[in-house]
Amino acid sequence: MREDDGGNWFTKWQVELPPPEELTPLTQSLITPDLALAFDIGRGPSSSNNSISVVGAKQRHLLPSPPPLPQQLSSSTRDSKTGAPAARQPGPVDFADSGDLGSGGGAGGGGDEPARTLKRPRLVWTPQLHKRFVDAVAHLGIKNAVPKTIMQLMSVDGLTRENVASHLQKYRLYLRRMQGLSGGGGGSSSADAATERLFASAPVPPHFLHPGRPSSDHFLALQHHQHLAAEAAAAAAIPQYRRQVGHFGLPPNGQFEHPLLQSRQGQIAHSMGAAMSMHNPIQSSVGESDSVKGSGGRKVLTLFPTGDD
DNA sequence: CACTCAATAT
DNA sequence: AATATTGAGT
Repeated sequence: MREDDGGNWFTKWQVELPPPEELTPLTQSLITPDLALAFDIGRGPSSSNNSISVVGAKQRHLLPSPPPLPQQLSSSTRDSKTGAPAARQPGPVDFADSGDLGSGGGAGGGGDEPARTLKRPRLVWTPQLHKRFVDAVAHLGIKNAVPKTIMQLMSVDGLTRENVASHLQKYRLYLRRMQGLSGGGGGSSSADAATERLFASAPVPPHFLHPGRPSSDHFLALQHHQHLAAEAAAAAAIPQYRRQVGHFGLPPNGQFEHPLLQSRQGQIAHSMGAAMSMHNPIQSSVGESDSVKGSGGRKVLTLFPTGDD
């Protein structure tokens, strides 16, 4: 029952990789909590001066109507389905500056080095990001697709090897499940149901599912992705990429983007219906399945949607 | 050291 | 729930 109607998502898959010109905006820097705090997020008036306004940044996209930041402040605890998250644009920025971070107390303390020993926020794997991941893996080949390489290929600033490793592990599990699965059964193990959703949002190259099966017709895509490969080569060869700017060290150019902070809620809306087919994707207000349970101060970091989707 | 995997923690 | 972290084995 699921395979049949799944044809849809495949169509979307055609998008492939973004042209080099567009795939740069992916870069996203990490904002260390200190940094964020130091800026002005909810801070004094004059603050910010020499830096970026976290919310002021703009994407070089061609969005007809780049939302100026529909700040959707979640009122702390209770908040039922506010306006449907219908707007799934690359801009649901939402800061949850809980500003704790007592450490450092700002610069005064003598400027200790917060960058080290600070925990980075959890990375949010958006479908876009995941797609880059899959593309990278696809182009590297299953055998060469190891965390480090994948990470380099993706050239996403702020991505760490462990981020990738962790994701890769899950992704492999997902692939294995898919293989063993063939038609039967069903049962959706609730355990990995969630996993499925995320991974379902990206196309799984057929080859992944059949380790040994060259003969099969080559399906679309997965061929002219040299772009990525080229970039990959470049990235790998030219270590001039400044990644891991997770430290407070501002890049010489002072050009860091603002990471989208997601406070916890407003998760990415998946429009694909591969899993769960039950209601029309037509802007149905999502609702439900959003029981927000006490996690208030969880800060997360989301990477930029590349805009290609 | 880097990779994979399972288990566990947050 | 979704990631991160750890530990053992290679």
